[in-house]
Amino acid sequence: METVEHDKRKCPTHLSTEECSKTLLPVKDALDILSGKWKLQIILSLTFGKKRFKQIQREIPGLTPKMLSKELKELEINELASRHVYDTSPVTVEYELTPYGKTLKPLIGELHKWGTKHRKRIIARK
Amino acid sequence: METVEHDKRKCPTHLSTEECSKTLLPVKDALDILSGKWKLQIILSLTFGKKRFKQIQREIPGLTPKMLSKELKELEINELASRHVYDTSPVTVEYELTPYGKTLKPLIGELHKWGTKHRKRIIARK
DNA sequence: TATACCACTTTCCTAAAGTATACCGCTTTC
DNA sequence: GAAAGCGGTATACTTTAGGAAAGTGGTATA
Repeated sequence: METVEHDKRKCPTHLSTEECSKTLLPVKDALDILSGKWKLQIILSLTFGKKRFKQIQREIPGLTPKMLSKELKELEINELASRHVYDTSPVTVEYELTPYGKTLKPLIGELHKWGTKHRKRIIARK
Repeated sequence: METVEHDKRKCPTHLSTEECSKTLLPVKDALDILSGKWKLQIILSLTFGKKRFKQIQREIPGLTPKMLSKELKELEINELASRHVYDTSPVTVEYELTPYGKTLKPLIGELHKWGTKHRKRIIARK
């Protein structure tokens, strides 16, 4: 088939589709964890220590229990946060960042660094 | 009101709501630019040089012209990519990353770094 | 006995993101 | 003169993210 030569002529990229997705997959994995409206706020809240469910909710305005519950489960599945249940009168539940969760800090730092410059730029242009 | 003392007892966080959103806003700005299904793939595609519309579309499987058009416009608005129209027979249009767009590289690098470790971890756990 | 707190879950809903398909005007190639 | 490539737009649809409100089971408090 001539489509093969054709593609070679029209797509002079040195990245094959496989190489490209190989580069992108980890980036997507990282974004899956950080994107969304609440995940980062929750992670940030937990960087300051153990927190209880209602305590996190109180700290983040607008966060509903449904969302908090969902996000915490995802953080748990990804082993970024851990859940500790204490056998008290009505159960006490505490959440905390795992050591692994703390490895996100440099990444969040980069996001913050770039975001800050970008924000300045946007404001300056207006 | 006693609710004030109450809140003080229950929320011993040293971050006020304003401080917190001050930290988060730039991070959100950065994520706005990077999250979504196609933005990063397009940026990555452009890190290897100028590209034409159809060329980008061919390189990224599943990307529809509507989405590509929308995303490129957003990249342009944010001054991360530039559009060059050449006055040829049927117009030729080229897109390229601006120098500013290239400042995203370290950030994407961090995403990639963390994402790679995370991916290994997930696979190891399964 | 009524009210309130804790840690959630359930149901229903809307808005935004993304997909599918067709089309436009223009030009070169078959 | 039909088909195909270019750089898109238009329309209609589905899917996903997220929100609002109520409820659950247990306990403690007034």
